[in-house]
Amino acid sequence: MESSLSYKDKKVISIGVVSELTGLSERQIRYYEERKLIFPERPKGGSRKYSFADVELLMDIANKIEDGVQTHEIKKEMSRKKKTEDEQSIRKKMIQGQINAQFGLRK
Amino acid sequence: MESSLSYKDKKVISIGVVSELTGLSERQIRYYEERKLIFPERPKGGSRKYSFADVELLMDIANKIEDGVQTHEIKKEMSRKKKTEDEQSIRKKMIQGQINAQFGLRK
DNA sequence: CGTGTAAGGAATTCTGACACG
DNA sequence: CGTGTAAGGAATTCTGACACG
Repeated sequence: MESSLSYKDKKVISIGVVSELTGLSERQIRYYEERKLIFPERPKGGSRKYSFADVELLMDIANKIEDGVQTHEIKKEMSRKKKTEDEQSIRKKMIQGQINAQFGLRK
Repeated sequence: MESSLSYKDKKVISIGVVSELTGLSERQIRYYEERKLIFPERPKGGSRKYSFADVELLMDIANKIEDGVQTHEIKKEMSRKKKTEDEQSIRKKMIQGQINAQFGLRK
């Protein structure tokens, strides 16, 4: 149940390629990081590394910006969504706990 | 049926990251390209870009080299495997053709 | 607020070559 | 054959700042 970090989540893409993939300028990409919307890895040397998931997220962000949504609002939306996901994750764990308690192996 | 080039096949990783991912030196990676075992993309600027599939292939190659197999042999193995895949692909297409001829929609 | 740009520096990558073997 | 390395150059990326608004 580790969902072993697939290729989609490996941070290996440099900003130049991300710029091509998303159509965003490097300036924009760095700015969204400054606003805490995106979190690239920073290996030795200081360069930024992004995942494909980051690229998708950046495209979502770009769409919202185009719709006039401010970075601050986008950040709030993101934390709302994350909260929902976390809660669902907890619910799933609790239900699984119940199942294990009722039907699981006992030593 | 286009199998739309997933993340695994997108050539977006630079040689430094590939080196870290595979444990191979950049020299080795470039040499295997010289021997036609691997084919990175070369965008403007001349830098090499690899996919996750390339990374996996490089690790296979590294294992064979360690076993004392020469690059020339590895290349032959690879073309043998590719040939088999191509033939299977053709067979599948032919069978599908038969199915379509017998049961497919006719105008 | 979000983005462009010029500035100077640091890190990355490239090629061709010499070396060992 | 496969790989290391020093060499010089070109392309990439980084940061902090000024600009517009």
